[in-house]
Amino acid sequence: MSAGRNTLDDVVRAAARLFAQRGYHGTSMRDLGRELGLMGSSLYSHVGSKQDLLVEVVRRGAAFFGEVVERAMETEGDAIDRLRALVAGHVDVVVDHHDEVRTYLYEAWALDDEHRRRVVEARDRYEQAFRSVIKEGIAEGSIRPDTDPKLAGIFLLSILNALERWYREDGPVDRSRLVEEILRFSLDGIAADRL
Amino acid sequence: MSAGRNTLDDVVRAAARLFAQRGYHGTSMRDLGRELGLMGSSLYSHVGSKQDLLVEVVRRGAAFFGEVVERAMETEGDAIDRLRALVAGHVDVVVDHHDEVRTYLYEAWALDDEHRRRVVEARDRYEQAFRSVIKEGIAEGSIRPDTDPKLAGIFLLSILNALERWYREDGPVDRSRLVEEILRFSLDGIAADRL
DNA sequence: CCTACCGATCGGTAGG
DNA sequence: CCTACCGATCGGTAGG
Repeated sequence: MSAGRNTLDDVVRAAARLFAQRGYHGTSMRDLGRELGLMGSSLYSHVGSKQDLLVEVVRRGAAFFGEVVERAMETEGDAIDRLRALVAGHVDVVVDHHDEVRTYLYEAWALDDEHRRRVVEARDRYEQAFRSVIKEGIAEGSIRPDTDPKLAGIFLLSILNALERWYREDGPVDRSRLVEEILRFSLDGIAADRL
Repeated sequence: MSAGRNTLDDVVRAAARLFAQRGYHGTSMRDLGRELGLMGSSLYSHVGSKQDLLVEVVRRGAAFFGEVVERAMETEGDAIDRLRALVAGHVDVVVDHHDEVRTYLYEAWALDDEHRRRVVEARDRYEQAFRSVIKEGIAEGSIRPDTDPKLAGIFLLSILNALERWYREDGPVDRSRLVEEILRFSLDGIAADRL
């Protein structure tokens, strides 16, 4: 839509958009060319293959989440503060980089074995961060000692990853309220206090 | 793998398996034929088109969840009992009909407009069931009155829908414990009691 | 970034 | 359920 030639970054962003919308196998190089106003074959002056594009989009998605963990782990305070930083950071990434996140979450299976393996590793590390913060919380007494850190981590991550499917910032819930609602649900649950 | 000719049901089940594994656009009719031990073109004596297969797999997935709501709503007792029935029923469907569920959740976007519209409606009705049980719980005093039924319903459903991605029944957590862990997380949260 | 093209594969049909 | 095939589209290349 803008004037002049497309940069590699334009191509990768458009690929993220289409991969997120119709999936990797549902997107052809000619579709992507149309999106950028050029012939499908012209894309090969920017990129070596369609698979390379998927690799790069997924790499960007993974990198955003990697930064979330880094920043959250540096957060001063107790485990709940770090948990809040993880949740807030995750929400920011999902909202600000929706297409890369969606491709990272749902199209990584279309990668070759080696790249897919790396994605699985990155996800494990990410899950591990949630798990260790929960363990920290148990140790310091802010989280219930009978909590299963693995299950609790998966449940919280399930809520966070699903945001991409329904949350839109122009809706009735703003970002900071969303973060508090997720923390409230996960920390306190929805049951009335049982006396 | 079994002797004799394939039935329509065999074809639909194999389609569910491949659609779940590689996606609708990642599965060719020849792939599906290979899975069943016949030529891709022979599938057209069982089915009118590839799209028809997707429609049928998705329809089955939707039907399983429809039955969960029906049974749960007939459950005697209070709102928490009905919520437990929804969670247990959902877990059963995900475990027992994994491929149909996965296709229903992640490949329905590849349907034509009319069928996709119906899927969106079915999902809305399903979400609505969770929401009304939560409202019931608020009215009867078992669920905290400041709970947002819409958000809480989405959060719980996020946990349930994500099960398909990680839960395997041959792992360390059995079905009934999984149900109790999900209910515990959602109802009580993981925070230590704040005095 | 385009034109002109390649072999492979796609969903699907005709006829048996 | 198979053989033989159809036109369309796929990812990608050569040469400019």
